[in-house]
Amino acid sequence: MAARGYGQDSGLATAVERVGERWALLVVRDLLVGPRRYTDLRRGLPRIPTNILAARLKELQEAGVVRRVPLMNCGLVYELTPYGRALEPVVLALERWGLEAPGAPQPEGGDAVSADALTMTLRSLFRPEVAASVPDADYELHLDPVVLRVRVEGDALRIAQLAPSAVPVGGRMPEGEPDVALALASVAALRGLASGALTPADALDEGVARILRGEGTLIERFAATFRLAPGQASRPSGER
Amino acid sequence: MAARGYGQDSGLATAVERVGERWALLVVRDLLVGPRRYTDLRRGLPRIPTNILAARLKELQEAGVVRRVPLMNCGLVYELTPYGRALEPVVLALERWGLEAPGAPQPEGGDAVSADALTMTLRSLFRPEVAASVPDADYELHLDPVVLRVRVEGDALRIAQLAPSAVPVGGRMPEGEPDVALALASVAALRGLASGALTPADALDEGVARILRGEGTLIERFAATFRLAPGQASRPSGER
DNA sequence: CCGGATCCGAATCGATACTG
DNA sequence: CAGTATCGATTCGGATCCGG
Repeated sequence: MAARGYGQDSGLATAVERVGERWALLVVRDLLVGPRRYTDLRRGLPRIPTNILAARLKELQEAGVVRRVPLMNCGLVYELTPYGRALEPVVLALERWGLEAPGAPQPEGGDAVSADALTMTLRSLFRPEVAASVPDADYELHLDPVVLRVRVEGDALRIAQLAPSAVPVGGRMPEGEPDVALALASVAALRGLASGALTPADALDEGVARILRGEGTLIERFAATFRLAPGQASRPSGER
Repeated sequence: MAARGYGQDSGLATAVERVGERWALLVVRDLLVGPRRYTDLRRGLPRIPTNILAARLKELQEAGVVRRVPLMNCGLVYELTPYGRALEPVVLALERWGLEAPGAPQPEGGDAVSADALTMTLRSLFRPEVAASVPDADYELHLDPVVLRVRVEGDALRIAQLAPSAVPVGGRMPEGEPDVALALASVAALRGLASGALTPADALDEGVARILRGEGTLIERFAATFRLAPGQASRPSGER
């Protein structure tokens, strides 16, 4: 027993012992969007075995990362503790690193997108300095099964999940029409826009991006606001 | 087969598929200090099974993170590719998060410290803004088996490993005497100083820190320069 | 439906031994 | 020095089952 440790007394070894197990950081990522129920987590992580999810949640609780909160009107949710929320810079940095392609763009067939995953991807790409220097904008972003309402106000970012499951996150349901509704064919398209490998014009030409409604030129502003900063994968956590 | 994926098309899922396996980030951390030979990595990670190290190195190469470089005078080293070096913000952020204690200070008995681990811990704690605002300093840091020469010049940090294995990193062997040589009893002491839970004066009183030679008051400057910034675990990668 | 617990085969990990 | 081979101990994945 006790043979599972790394035998190292360092911050990194401690960290990976706490959140390094399979699926753990994916669970944390979804919880960074907001408190979630057991079933919500399963929906967001379709391929996680139920016993593994239960085991991870137990371990994350023991590590002080996650807290189990009973809901007044029946049911319960899991939410991050302050210590767990301190993982946000880690998750955002890993997210950005994963978005950079080393060479071959992997096929990614059959892989789906979840609302929470896309929400955190956008958060990781958000550039407050750029946002502050352009007019406010209100986007509706469609990516296969998920629809997000993405509002950029000053240097702040707010995202609500319209589909699936129309549960508004971080506030009430957004009223009014977005400035533009745009649809991306895949995460690869977002990856391309974010890295600069794909220009908005090319994306529209090739059909990997489409304007559903509204002012189509705003796609340029979108691409400038959500961008992988070259040579600087880590930024101070910024928003929220 | 292919059942090992996370079935998610997001940056985080991609990232953990590439560097999420056991030991992988520890290997990357050691390589962030500099190119290392197979045997060096084994020494720095005493509990890694040799077959696992071989497997990780193979996977990291296929992921484009690590490169195998033959040495002219016999032997070979592993080194990070530019894409692998882009993991530095991730490793530093995880390192900082792991240094924060959630509640109970885990025993950590029998765990050792390696020169590379301590080097990266110091890098993760380094605050360039503080360093730039105080006079330059030249520390010799002893922590059980490892001895580091830590030079702070302006807002830059340079670390050489004096022991074990006296292989200077990132330059030639430092000449001259350090301003102060100080010894810490354990990583827990460094953790305490970095978090502010332990003041330098208390550390000296309790004997978890000792001045071996030189100007003892410099421990204050050391503690100010290598510090876990409260409420801001992520900083732009900064140095180097 | 929600929140898991249980069982089992498959893949991975850990420890040791061995080799070019 | 730089790994490969082997084998038992864990963990993971997939499915099913169960109490509210």
